[in-house]
Amino acid sequence: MQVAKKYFTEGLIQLTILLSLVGVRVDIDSYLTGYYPPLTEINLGPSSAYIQTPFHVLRDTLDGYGVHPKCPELDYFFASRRLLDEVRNLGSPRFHTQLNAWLVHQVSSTGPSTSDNPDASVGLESTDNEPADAGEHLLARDQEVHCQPNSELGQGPCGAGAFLNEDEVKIKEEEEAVPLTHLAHSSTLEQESLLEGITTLPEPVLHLVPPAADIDWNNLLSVADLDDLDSLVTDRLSELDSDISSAISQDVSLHDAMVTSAGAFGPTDSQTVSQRDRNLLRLESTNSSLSDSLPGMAVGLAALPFASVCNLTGNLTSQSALGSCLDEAVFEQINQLGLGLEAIDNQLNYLECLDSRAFEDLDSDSGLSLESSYGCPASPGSSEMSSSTSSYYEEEGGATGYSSEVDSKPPKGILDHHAMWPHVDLSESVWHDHSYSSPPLLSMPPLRLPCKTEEPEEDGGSQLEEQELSRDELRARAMFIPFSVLQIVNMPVEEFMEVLDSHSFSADQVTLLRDIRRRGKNKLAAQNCRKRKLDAITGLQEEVERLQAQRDRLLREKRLTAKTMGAVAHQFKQLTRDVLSRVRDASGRPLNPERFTLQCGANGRVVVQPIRQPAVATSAGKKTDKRKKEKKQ
DNA sequence: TCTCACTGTCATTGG
DNA sequence: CTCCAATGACAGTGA
Repeated sequence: MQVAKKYFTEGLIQLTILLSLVGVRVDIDSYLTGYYPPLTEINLGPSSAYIQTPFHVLRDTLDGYGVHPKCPELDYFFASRRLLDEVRNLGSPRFHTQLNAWLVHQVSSTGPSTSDNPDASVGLESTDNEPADAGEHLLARDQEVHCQPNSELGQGPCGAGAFLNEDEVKIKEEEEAVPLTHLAHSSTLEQESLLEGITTLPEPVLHLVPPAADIDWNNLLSVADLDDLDSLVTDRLSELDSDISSAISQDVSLHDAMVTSAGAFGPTDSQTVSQRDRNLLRLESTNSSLSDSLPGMAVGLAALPFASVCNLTGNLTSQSALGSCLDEAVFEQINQLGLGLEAIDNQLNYLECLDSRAFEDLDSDSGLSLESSYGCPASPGSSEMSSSTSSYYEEEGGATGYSSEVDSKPPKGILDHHAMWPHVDLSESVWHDHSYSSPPLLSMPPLRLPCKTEEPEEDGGSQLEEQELSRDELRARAMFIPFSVLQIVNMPVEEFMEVLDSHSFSADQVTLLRDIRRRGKNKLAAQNCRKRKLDAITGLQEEVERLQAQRDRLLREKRLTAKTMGAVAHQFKQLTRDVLSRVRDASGRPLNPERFTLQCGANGRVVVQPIRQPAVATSAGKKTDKRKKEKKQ
């Protein structure tokens, strides 16, 4: 199967390359539509509720249910789909799609890649320096390249974002392209890490790029297998001379918009774009945090910087591999953003400068307050929240209002305490995490109370945990309950009662514990109930289809039987006429076939019988009359 | 802005 | 009476 898929993929790639060489657009899906999240989301994301709880794990494995779509068993499936979409995206006669094809080819030869593959980090590390060197070639002219091989860059999924944070502070007027190079490199690195087989990439794509910013396109496109695209790309550039905003305002995917704009400015627009790029770069550094949290801004703030980044990428590398890797890697950053909230914290200042509405949107998101804005006095939302007596208990909408006493009457300490959780609520706002804690919380220490001295740049592991805190988890921590939600929910009743008795909890704490347990149990029950309902619906639909098929089959049989019966009756009638024509009555005349018929007896004898008149008469008198008439005849 | 799917939560019921 | 599972209903959220 693996070999077959490999050859099939290679065949698709070759066919797609041929089609794109002649300018045939095979199939371009929307990037977001065709994008499948990295597998880490399956395990770490908020949408993995079905596999977070032991309940579903046991149910899916013990009760014979099929594998849930979000289960890790489908990792390979998603990877395959991802590769297939890569192939689909090759259809555009764009330069970088050729490289995509090449990358997919490499992947296909090395097996499916998953984002959580440990080799991905290796790929990051191994390729960390190589593109930086290429960037030096690209930008060596009067530009200070500070491509320090930052170890942090390749450590986390959001390494690119963190890297940008550091860079945007260092941006100088004459160094505008440098951070973009970093971005391109980081994106490339991430792309490479995702595609896993990047370590085997041959050199020409990056190393054939001339060191000057005004790259000769012919030289760039002198890659052996891309010569034919030379004229095609130049034509494409002239065609795509449109404004970036139009590319976004139109109904195109971000992917296409980026590429379009990348070609729009061309290599000669670097000067005019440079000033805008600087701003857009800052936007880009923050959009990764906004794109998930601010749906409304996803297009306005996210698409624009992406496109601009691709512009410079196209300017500097002439839509080389960096451009192809960048667009996808940026989206990877978006999806993996939640894994690195330090970037959010570092960029909150930019956020509040960009648009105060962003905070309002965030505040309304998920019904959770944006405690992160507490750390930003300049934010109007933060000032309101900090000045008012509102707590996240009051502001969190969640589902229906809570009847919990804790919600309506939080202890005094909580009001001060919840301000210690700036990132947590932001992450919930970003992810709309209705779920309870994920498996890592199972092994979480019972109580790890926060302290106000915690800095945003704490280790990513604790932030990961904090991101996945549910509201009940927050309440439990706020009430100093030394148990996680999962522990509270999953412990036996006896143990739970013992805990209530032995820990001398206050009334509020006991109420909260019982509420948490009740909600957790009910949440699982609701999930189970919905699953059963869906199964029932599916079963009924299948039964309906089965019965419809059976009905159709029976109707066909009925029609066939009727047809056969008609044919047999016709043959019998002809045979009867033939026989009767040969039979003579007492007077020597042939029998009338309309009045007589043949009757086959059980013993094989054939008897000539007069036909009974159809009116199997209701009255005996009529019968007798007819019989008399027949006798007369 | 509306619709829809998903999800969490509450209230209720029955075992 | 309490606990628990199941389920309908409701509301929030994001696509």
